[in-house]
Amino acid sequence: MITVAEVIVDVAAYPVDRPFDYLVPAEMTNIMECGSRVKVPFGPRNVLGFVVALKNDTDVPLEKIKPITQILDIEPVLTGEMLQLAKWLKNETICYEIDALQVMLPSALRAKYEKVITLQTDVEHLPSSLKEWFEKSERVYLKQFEKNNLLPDIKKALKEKMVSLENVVQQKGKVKEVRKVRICPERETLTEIFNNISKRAKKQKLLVEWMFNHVGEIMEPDIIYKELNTSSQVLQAVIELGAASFIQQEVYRDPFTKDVKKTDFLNLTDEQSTALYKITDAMNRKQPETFLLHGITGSGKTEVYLQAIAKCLEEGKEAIVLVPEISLTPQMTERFRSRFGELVAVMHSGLSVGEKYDEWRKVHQGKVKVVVGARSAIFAPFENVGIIILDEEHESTYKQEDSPRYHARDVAIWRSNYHSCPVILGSATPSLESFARSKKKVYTLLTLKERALKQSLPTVQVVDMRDELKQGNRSMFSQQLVESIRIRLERKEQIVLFLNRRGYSAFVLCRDCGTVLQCENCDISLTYHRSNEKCKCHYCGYEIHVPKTCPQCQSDHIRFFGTGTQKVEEEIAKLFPEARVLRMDVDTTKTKGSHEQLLQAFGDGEADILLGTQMIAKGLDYPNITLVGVLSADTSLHLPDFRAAEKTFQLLTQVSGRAGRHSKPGEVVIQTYTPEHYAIELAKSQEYEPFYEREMHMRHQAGYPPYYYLALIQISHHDVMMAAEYAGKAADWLRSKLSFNISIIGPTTAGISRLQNRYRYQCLIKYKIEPNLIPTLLQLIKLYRSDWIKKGIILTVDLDPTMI
DNA sequence: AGCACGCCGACT
DNA sequence: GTCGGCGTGCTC
Repeated sequence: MITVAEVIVDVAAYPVDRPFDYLVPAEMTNIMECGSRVKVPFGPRNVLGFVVALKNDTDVPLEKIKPITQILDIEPVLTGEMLQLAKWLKNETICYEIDALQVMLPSALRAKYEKVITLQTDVEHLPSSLKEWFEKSERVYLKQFEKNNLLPDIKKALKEKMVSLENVVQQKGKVKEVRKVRICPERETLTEIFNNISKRAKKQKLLVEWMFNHVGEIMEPDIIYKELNTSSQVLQAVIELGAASFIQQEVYRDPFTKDVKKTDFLNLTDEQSTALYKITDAMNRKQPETFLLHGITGSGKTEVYLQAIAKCLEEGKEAIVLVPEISLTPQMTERFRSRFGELVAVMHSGLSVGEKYDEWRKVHQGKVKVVVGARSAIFAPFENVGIIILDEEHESTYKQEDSPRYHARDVAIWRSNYHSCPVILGSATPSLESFARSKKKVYTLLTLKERALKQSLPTVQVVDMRDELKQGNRSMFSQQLVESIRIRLERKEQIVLFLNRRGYSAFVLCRDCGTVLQCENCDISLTYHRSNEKCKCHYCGYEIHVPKTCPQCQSDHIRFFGTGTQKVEEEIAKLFPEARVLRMDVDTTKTKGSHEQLLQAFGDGEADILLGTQMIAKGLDYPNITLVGVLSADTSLHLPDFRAAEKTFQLLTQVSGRAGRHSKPGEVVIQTYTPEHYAIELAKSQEYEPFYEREMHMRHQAGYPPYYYLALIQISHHDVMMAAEYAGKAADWLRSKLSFNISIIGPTTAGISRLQNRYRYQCLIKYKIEPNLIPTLLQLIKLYRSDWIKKGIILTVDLDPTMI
């Protein structure tokens, strides 16, 4: 009987986006499992692949089928659930199956491909230029020759068959190992050794004697040295006698810097208890149910999560908690670690590749029961999930912007169906989609209307900056805000100033002609980097030195404009010279951990004012903050995005929630040029539902989600005319295939009209129910792949885009 | 995708 | 004559 494995190979391309059959060699049959990574020959090269099925026959002719070269995992890295989920993701988001599989694993498990040159003859026969390279080893990375401009020589040698070229597959990440000492498990052996040690070797005798009390134990050498005040020479000698041995042991890199104190449950309010009861009830009934936990800021959503997780752990199940990347601050993770201790793994982008790998392995090996992480943690390889939580469910970071373009919320609901467990979507300002679904009883709505400590909500004042201007105040601070800041400074209370600014990166502007330095390849302003006096494009990496004169008009009045935070900082210094200000922006939070350090410093009262952009809007919870100032609420309101009002409302509500969370009452001052806008008016009264009704009305009229679904088709080409022409073709094609109640908008130029020298056009499809949509899009993609791709067109499809 | 094979023009 | 340009086609 033969064993054949279906393998998805690590090549992201349409023609190979299907399983390939490989022979499983006899010696591998008993360890081969679905979900393992394997090394396989594919055409002329070696690639990594995932085993997605095993069978005993094949349609592939025997002369074509090749054997698997190697298994890379003893334990499969993907469960059956994940293999199913990958297929679903592939259909749901239109991506390659390999992309769907890779996104579930830490990048350490991805393959690294290297080309290696192997010597095939005696070194002496080589041309002199190559000889030195092969003196130490017969195998040398091709990279080495590339670096030293020896590619022509290698090419020649290859032709003459003096060397050969091979593609090797390596794993990126390594398991970290440390050397430990294992003490001999047999007393008799130790006694014998002890008796044989010469009387002069006192330290050795002492050490072996001590080992009697630690028979069979594994410990770090350093501990032994300290315990017995001895050295490595002594240990070495004893090991040579056989009393112990060195072993390599796997360890986890520890991303947690400090220990946390254990905390206990807090008492729940009636509202919290009711919510918790409904969730645990669903867990008991083993029902896949989605809850929308709508709780105002400070209403104690996290405590509900924590107690629901505790219940889940009691049942012997596991929990997944997602939080937006930006609020994955120590404040948040510590709350979980202090409640569940070593049972928690944390996954976010701040960790190194190795650290992420280790956190993932803790989950994979069943060492932890709770995962707290950003978007991709939704793929935590638990096999018995009892609850899934998405905190701040409205956040756009839950949608991945590149392939596979999945939404963590959809994956969460898929997994909840698989495991028959509840999902909790928590937010003070739910996305319209989710709230609408809760109204239609698709989700179960749980509401927390009061703050857990019964504090009143902060008072919110909206200041019309046009009036300020009329009164001759041209600064960024209204009189109202200046007065409020002055009072806090006197009372020694803390202030958070929030600069809601789009494109908050620094740029370079000519003050004579108004030119802003632009990228050569993209339709984007260059970002100024103070550290090396360079301007960089954040989309393609293009970089230039800051010019002395304007490239347009040669004027030397060229000046860089900061994040805005620097300018605000200067103004504060003028108005309140005594105030201690902490500025938090891309400049001050570049290095690892600086974000945490700044927050810690602020929490410890080392500054009076915290000044920053988006990143300070979340998770900030310090008792002494009593004033929040929003310097300009308008910028996010005027973005060309149908979610602009929703985002502004969410942001304002979010930042307002930072004030007066504890005993001291809070105040919020919002400065704006459009106080009459409903997003700002309703943020002032801090009521979600009136905003929801109003915004739903707008969406209904404009034909946007949640009334309609969206799909975005993007087409790009090096040549403007080609891009425009084919975008038009795509739109016409879709119009001819899809029914009349679907509206297709465009083609129009994309938000960033040129990226990496490609001109970008897009079409927006709005639809209600269209079972034909995905098949039609697949047909379009087929057309594109068979024909358009040759002409240099690139077409992408984003189902349910968040940004347009 | 990435690599081999294959068929045409410009160089030692 | 050969080197190398990129069109075509395949990968178990």
